[in-house]
Amino acid sequence: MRATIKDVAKLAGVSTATVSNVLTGRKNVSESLRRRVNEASAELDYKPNSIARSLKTNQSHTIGVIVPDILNPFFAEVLKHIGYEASRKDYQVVMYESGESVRQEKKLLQQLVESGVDGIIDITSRLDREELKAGFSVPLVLGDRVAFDSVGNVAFAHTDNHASGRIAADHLIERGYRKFACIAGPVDATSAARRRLEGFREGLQEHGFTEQDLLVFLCKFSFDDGYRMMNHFLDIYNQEENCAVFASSDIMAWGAVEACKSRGIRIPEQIAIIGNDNIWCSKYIEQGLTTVEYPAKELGIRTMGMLLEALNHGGVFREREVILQPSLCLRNTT
Amino acid sequence: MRATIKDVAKLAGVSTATVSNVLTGRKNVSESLRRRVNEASAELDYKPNSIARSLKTNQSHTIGVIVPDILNPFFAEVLKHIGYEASRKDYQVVMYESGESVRQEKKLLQQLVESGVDGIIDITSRLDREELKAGFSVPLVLGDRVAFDSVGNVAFAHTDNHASGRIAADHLIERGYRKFACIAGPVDATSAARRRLEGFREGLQEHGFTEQDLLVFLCKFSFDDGYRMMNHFLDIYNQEENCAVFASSDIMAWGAVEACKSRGIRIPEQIAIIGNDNIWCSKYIEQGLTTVEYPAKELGIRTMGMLLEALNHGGVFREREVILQPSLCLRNTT
DNA sequence: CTGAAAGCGCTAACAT
DNA sequence: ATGTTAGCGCTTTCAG
Repeated sequence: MRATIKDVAKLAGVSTATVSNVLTGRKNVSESLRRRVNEASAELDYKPNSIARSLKTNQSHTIGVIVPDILNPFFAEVLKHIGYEASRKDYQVVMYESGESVRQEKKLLQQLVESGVDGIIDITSRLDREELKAGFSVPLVLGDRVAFDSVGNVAFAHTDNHASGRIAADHLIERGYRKFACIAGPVDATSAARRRLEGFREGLQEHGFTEQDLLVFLCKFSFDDGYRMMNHFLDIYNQEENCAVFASSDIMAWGAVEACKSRGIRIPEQIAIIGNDNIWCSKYIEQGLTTVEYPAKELGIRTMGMLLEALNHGGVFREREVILQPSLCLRNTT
Repeated sequence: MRATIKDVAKLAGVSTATVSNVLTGRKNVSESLRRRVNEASAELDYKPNSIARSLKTNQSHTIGVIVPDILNPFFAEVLKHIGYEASRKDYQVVMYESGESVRQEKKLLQQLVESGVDGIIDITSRLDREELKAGFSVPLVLGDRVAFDSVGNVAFAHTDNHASGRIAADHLIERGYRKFACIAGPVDATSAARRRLEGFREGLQEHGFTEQDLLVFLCKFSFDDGYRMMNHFLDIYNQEENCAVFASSDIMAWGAVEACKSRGIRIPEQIAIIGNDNIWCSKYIEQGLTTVEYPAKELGIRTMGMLLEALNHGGVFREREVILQPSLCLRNTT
C-alpha cells in the first residue's frame, strides 16, 4: 500500500497539516521541521494522492481535447503541441475523437465536464451560437472555429480562414487559371470550411469571375472524400479549359491528387490543385503540393495558452479571440 | 453549484446510501424508493462526482497510453483504436508521447502511476527486462515489444517481427535482388526493430547471402532519418547491382523513397524499397509502397482488451502474450 | 430493505 | 509556526 500523508506525519512526528504545508509550499514552515518532513517522505517514497487532492481542491489538472480525426496529420500536429504545452504546465490531457459528428461532439463535451476536467479545447467545433450562448461550466476554447459575440467562459483561436480562401483565389488567378472548382468540406457544419469557401468565392468575384466559373463540392474533411469529389468533378469536366481546384484541407487535396493520378491526369498541366493546411507531408505529395499554410503548431500552443491563462484566473479569459494569419506555400501542383 | 448526492437524498427523502444504491445498482432497493430517487436526481440534473467516487473506490477509470510519436500514422492508428475500445468500456485515455526517449518514457510511466491511472499501455517500450522485473504497481501492457519471461502484472502484445523480416527477405530474393540494405531503426533500443533486422538477416543467410551482401543503417523511426540514411547509402552505392532496401517502418521507407526521388533515382528500376507497417497512406507513396503489413488496428484492440481483462480481474492477466501475424502487402516499389 | 456513520487522502480554516 | 479538525462527495459496512 502506498504511503499516505498520515504515515509521513507520524514518522516525522508532526501533524498532517505541516506535511501538507511543506509539500505544497503554501505556508512557512521552520527549517528543522521542513527537513524532517522531507526526510520522512523520502524514506517512505511518499507521493501525494492526486485524486484526493483533486477532490479537496476541486481541480483535476486535467484538460479534455476533442479533435475530429487523429489520423489527419493536421489534427495530430495540433494535438501534439497541445500535449507539449500541457506537459510543461503539469496538466494531463484526455483525448477524444468526434469523427466529424455533432452528436458525438456534444456527448463528449458533456462526458468531459462530468468527468471533472478543468477545461476543454475543442477543435473545429460544430456547435452553433445558441448552444454556446448559455456559457459553459468549465472554460472552453474553440480552435479553428469562427468566433461570435462571445459570452461566458468560451474563447476562440483560429486562422483567418476567409483570408485563406482569398490567398488561394488570388494565386490561382495570377497563375492564369480561368475555371475553378472547390472541394469545400463540410461547409454547412463547420465555419472553417464555410469561411474558406466564402473567401475563395469573393476572391474570384473581385476579379470578375462569376458563379458560372466555380463548381463547389461539399463533403467531409477526409482523404476519401477528396478522392471521391475529384472523381465526380472529373466525370463532368471537359478538359478544354485552364482549370484549377481548391481543396480546403490538404488531406482532401491529397485525395484529389490521387484521383487524378489514377486517371492519368497530369498535375498541374491538365489540372491544378491547391490545398490548405500545409501538413508535414504536403511537401511530398506529387512533388510538392501548393497549399495555404495554416499554422497548426501555433494553434495548438495558443489554444492551450489561452486555456491555462483562464484556469489561472478564475476561469475568465483575458483574450477572447486569437486570429492567426495564413500564407501561401508555393510548390508544384499549380 | 452542481447537485450532490446529499441534495438528491434530501429531495427524495431518503438516505444518501439509498441514492448510492439505486445509482450504482449494486443493491436491491424497493420499487417505490427507486422511483423517487430517480425523479429527484433527474430534477436536480444530478451527475455523480467521479473524482469523489474514484477516491472512495480507488479506481479512476482512466488508462494511460504512451506512444513515441503521434504524427506517425502507425501510432496514430493504434491510438485511435485504443480510444475506441476505451470509450466502449467507459474508460478515459490520457495520452503521452515519449519521443523515442527512454528517459522520457520512464518519467511518463512514473507520472502516470502517480496520477492514479488504473492501467497503462506502452507502445514500443524501451525498458529492459530488469526494469520490469520487479513488476509494476498497475497493470501494464507493452505493445510492439518482444516479451520475456513475464513477471507480475505486465503483459505483451506484438506482431511477430522476426517473421516480418523474413517475409521482406523472402520477397526481395524471389524478386531477384542480390544486394541489400536495411534501414533498421533503433535496433539497440527497441526489440521490434531488432527482431525485424534479425529476421531479415536470417532470411538472407538461408538463401546463401552473407554479411557482404547487406548494409545496415541504424537510426530513429522517423521520416527524416529514413531520408538521411537513404542518402548515406546512395552516396556509397554504385549502381551496378540489383539492389533492394528494407526499411523497417513505412515512415522511414517513405523518407527513403523521397531521398531517391530527389536524386532522380527510379524505383524499383534502379533500386527497390520495401517498408513495414502498411500505414494508410502507403498505398499512395510512389504509386504504392510494397510493405509488410503490421495489423495496427488489431494491436490497439488487443492491447486495450488485455488491459481491460486484467482490470476486471484484480489486476491479473489471463493472457500474458498475444502475437499477431504479419503478411506481405505487394505493391509497386519492389 | 433502509439508514447512520465511518472514512478514502488530502487541504484549509481556525485555534493555539 | 504548528496542530486540530472539519469536510470535499462518495461508497460501504453494520445495525435496525
